[in-house]
Amino acid sequence: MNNLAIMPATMKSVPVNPVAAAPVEKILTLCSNCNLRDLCLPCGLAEQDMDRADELVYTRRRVKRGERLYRAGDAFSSLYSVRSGFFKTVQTVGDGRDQVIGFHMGGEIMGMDGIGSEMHDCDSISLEDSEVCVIPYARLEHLTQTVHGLQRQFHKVMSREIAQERSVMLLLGSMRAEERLAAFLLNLSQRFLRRGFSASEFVLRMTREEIGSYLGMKLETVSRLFSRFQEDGILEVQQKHVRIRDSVALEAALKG
Amino acid sequence: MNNLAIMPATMKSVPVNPVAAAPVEKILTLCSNCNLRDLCLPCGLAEQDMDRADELVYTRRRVKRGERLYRAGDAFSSLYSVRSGFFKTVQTVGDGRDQVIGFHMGGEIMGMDGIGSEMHDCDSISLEDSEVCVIPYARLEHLTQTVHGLQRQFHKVMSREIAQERSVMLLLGSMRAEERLAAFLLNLSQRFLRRGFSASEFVLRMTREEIGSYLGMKLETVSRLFSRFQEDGILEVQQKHVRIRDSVALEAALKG
DNA sequence: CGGGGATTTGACACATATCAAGAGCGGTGG
DNA sequence: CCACCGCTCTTGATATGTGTCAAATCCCCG
Repeated sequence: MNNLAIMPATMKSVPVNPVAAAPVEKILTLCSNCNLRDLCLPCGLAEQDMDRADELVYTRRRVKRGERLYRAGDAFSSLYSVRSGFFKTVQTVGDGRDQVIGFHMGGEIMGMDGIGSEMHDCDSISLEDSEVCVIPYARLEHLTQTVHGLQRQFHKVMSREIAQERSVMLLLGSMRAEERLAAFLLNLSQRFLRRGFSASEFVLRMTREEIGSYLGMKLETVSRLFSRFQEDGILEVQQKHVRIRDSVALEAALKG
Repeated sequence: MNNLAIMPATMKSVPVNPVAAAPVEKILTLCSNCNLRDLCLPCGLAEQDMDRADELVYTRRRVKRGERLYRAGDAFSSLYSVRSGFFKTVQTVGDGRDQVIGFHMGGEIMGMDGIGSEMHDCDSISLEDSEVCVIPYARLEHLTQTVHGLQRQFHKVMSREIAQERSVMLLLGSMRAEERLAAFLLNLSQRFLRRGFSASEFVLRMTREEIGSYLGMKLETVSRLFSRFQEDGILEVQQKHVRIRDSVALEAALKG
């Protein structure tokens, strides 16, 4: 993939007004032109709204594996949409205790937690070399004032984030370890599917420890469960490579 | 303790249809005139924006103890702000398994999970005779187009909901039962304080089972922990009445 | 090709769930 | 006004799922 993050020098002086942007450079960050547009913020916009949405993103940013996109305490100024790669977000509390609260792949928006307090309250760390679209929040606020469809879409994205986190609360509060892992794998599987990848065979970007942190269990428990699922013929696991052999049984495991 | 829920009798005759409301009645639903305005959606609005915000709410709705304000699957049309009383929201999954995912008191907004899917995905049930302000979402969307401060404020409210749920994920995923209950009580305490009630002495509106459901533990565990906190001189507990005798120790219990 | 983190697996400990019984409290009706 | 009924809460005994500690192996990255 082309390196979109390294902006040509000319871009540095891009005027706020998009109309003035040099066509050749600008086309690279057009939402209307992006293969993720139906998964991302502009999803479902009418054509004329989509054109306006092209004003959202002027820069992309590359984040090397292990690098932080932002960290807790950073001033909030932008949302980020995953353009390529894979991220985790980690919530930290005073004592050493911290927890993975989400994994994020193409088209998913990160940073919405920062709007309320005007600073980020978690770290976002890439799990592989990645690239994000930078969505300046001030610009988004401004655009949503006139682009009604975009406003509605943004509200939906935030609302879905709330609903998604509730389903994780449910998982953490009322499922056993085995059910949690099954739910996690099925969720990943569906997200890969929506992105045109195999739903039954994929590579985990995160470690057992990160999975455990997200699911509220220890890495040893995660490992044992992978082994058990494998013994039961539900999965084929080789390190980070996972193949779902019996998705019906996996769904049954989820239901307890 | 005074009971917020006892509203003047005149409130009972507020008509359902906003257009038909006589001015005398209308003044009763003005946000600018509400004692909860600094806790609720209009919090922090400039004066001229506050005047516009008065267009948000035309109706209130009374919800008797045990009644549902809305239920999972209902079409989404409005957000609700708690005017008086106390609610729980309950997420339900296919099998009988369900879980309390929040408790809501004066000034707090419910229903934001419904925007994304255009239907509610949890039940909202009042735990005592309550009243809510009905905020039609279409009206909110319309108003935020022109009232910039309100748009920003609404985004903040949604963002804080996300942040709040993350802190619950942290609680469920990485705290022991004792720490969870301590965190829960301290959170309640602070919310009561902000509303002008005592931070150290209050009446729980929910059962042990509901607390347990929210905190991801069984009611017996909740009960045992209350007893232990009492033995340790941290709390005084008599059924639903709780007095915090040693808030330092309670905070210490939270930190593990 | 070497080294260090990641993973697996086993033995054991412990926190919390489960099952069970009884007490307390509030609301209802006689 | 009192007695009863049902729900909530408390407490005990026991079961069990998951955590903890430890050691060996794997394998990826430099």
